[in-house]
Amino acid sequence: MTNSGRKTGQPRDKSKAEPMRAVGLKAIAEHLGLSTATVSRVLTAAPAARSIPKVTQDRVFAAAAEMDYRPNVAARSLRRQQSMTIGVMVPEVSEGYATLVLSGVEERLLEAHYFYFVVSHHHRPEMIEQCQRMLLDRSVEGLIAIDTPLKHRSRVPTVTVSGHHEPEGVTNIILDHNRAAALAIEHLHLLGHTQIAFIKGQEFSSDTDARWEGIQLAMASRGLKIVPQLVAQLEGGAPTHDPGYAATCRLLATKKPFSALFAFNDVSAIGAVRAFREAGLRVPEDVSVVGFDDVQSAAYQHPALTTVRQPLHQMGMLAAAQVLEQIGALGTPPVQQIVVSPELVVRESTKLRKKHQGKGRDTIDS
Amino acid sequence: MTNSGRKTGQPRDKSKAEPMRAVGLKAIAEHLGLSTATVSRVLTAAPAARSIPKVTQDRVFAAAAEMDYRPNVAARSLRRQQSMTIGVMVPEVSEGYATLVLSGVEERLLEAHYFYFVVSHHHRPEMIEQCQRMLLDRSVEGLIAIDTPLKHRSRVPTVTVSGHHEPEGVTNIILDHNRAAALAIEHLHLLGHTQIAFIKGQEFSSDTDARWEGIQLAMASRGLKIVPQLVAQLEGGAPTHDPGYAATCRLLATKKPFSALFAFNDVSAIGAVRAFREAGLRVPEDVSVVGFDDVQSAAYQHPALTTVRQPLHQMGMLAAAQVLEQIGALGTPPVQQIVVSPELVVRESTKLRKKHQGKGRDTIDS
DNA sequence: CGCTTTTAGGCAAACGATTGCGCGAGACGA
DNA sequence: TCGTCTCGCGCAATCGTTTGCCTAAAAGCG
Repeated sequence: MTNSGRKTGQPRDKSKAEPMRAVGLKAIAEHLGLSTATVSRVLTAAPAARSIPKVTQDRVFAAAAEMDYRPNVAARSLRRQQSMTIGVMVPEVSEGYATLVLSGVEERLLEAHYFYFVVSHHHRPEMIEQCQRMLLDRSVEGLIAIDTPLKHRSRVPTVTVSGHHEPEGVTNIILDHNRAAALAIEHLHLLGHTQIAFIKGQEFSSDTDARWEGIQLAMASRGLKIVPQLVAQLEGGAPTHDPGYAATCRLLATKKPFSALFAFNDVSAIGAVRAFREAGLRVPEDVSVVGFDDVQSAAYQHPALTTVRQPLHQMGMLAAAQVLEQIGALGTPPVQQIVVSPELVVRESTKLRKKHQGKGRDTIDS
Repeated sequence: MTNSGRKTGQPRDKSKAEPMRAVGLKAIAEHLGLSTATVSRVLTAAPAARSIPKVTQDRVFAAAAEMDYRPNVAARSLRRQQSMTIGVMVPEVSEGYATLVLSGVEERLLEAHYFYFVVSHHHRPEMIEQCQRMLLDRSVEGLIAIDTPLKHRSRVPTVTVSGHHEPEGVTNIILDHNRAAALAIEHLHLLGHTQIAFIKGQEFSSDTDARWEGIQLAMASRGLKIVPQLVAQLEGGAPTHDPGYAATCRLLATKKPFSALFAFNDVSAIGAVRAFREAGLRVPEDVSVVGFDDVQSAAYQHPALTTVRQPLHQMGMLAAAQVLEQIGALGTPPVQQIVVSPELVVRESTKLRKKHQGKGRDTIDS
């Protein structure tokens, strides 16, 4: 009532009334009869605060709390030359791979009071270049690239998740693909499968080559042959089941017999299962299918998917931990590579090979 | 070869050699014999640049390009009092709902050269409070809350996606739940189903109530009764299929007959399908299942899931567009609500009800 | 020619926090 | 009593941009 200013068009927020700017160091300093320097030193626990008596410090803390002081990040960043932000590059923000890793990254970063920017490049090379630029322009202190091939390193610590052939100086968090392939192949082989088909990853996917090498090694070491016609590659960038479906159709079209399929990832494996079903083949009775990644829904497929689990969340955490390490410490020598282990998760989509014959191609109807 | 400096321990980046700080306005200004003021005005196309002749402007642009000038965001933010960043709150970064929305948000935001911080609160109320704090402390210019109940509004423009009972002043992007429910119920009813079971969302999920009301309305308007025993609620926070599986088991345990299930979302619907299968019931022959959201994998389930599609990506874009609008324009009055329309996607998990009897409970085998 | 504009751009004060340096006063040792 | 030290704190520069105000020359104009 005391204030008669109703001329202002916009009705003020009815809370207390805060016409003034946010409270800054200045405000606290004045309120306490101190200088901003002292207040700053106390609040940031600067070494120079040692010489400031406890009583004064308490007064400062009290005032800061009472006045609800919040430091201005822009000013702090400017002065300290650090943004407390790291940049994350992903192919796309969607279900699956990148997102799982991202959750690990987040968890670890927030602990350290770091925030992160996410940008997605949809596998377009010029975009990934641009993203790197944009993030640096935003003065991130570090970079995490998930399933993203980097051309050059940046001036900030960088770690890739599932990167391959990275420029030197960047740390790479990577799955042990040889072991992963060995696990899957061994599993199938022990079940009696010898004619195994494969779905390779898209060309742009960083894991594709490493995985394929692992497969070749594993097959060779068990004396199994890879039949060229039984190898299809995922095509198309969208992270949907379609490419897996299409690849499987191509596989079936070759008429080459096989009793098991090792897919590049769960998503394509699921597409494959559908293709088999539509071709009149039952999984796992006629053909066994092994996926990769162990995404949430793998366990809830019908049949539940046997798959090679990749500890994506953990990989994200490791990546974040690494950047933080490299940012924070002067001493930390950038590790070249951190290898994590896969784990075979046997569910329902794999089964002993039928004894009588291995073509798995006899039940086609309509 | 000309340079013999191999004493420095760390091999310099072999690019040109950049020992100095990043180039700033100052550097350009000196290089051109101008003042930083002029350079700034030209580069930012400030109104005052009108009086600067084209030749000078070109010199400035050329120099900036050549010297690879990148403005310092911290300094700019400090001065302009804007961060070009908006904050996004999500329950968690994982597959599904929030992520799909997020991708829409990203798309729209990047267009406007805005970046965003993501924080997840895992449905913990004190966390969501804290997240709001943290984001504001980071001086975001706007807030987007996805499936996140907000207690109070903030001092920045805020829009919620699937929020309900939001504090006034925040814009809400919401699905037309009445229509969504009507679509699903109508579909099932036309197929002859009258005994319909439901899985409600978790208590903390913002859509739960609105959806439920929509269901009640739709059922009533068709003269159908909701049987209390045929209503189960999702429990547990993890975004997995388990809660849906568990809820369905509870439903089955009541021994009340039903021929169709309308689940809260696809993820729980998939859990439900598994529960049915384990109970010896076939989907859709014995029981029809309708999901919600239309996540990627819905189409690749076996059977492919009939579901109510929510335009999540678009909702994200709308949310982003709204914040931007409210940030940028002085004139824009904050819209209260934007309603988007659901769409029924009929696939394989729903089917005409069996004629002879509707219990769907005769085929239980061990 | 004298006067008002426009042109062309510089000066310096913000923005808010951090930090090297300094300075007075009391404590303490010789 | 005279340094010397530590305590307790303030001064002021700095981070890099932006922007209100100013000046000085040139141009327009009657």
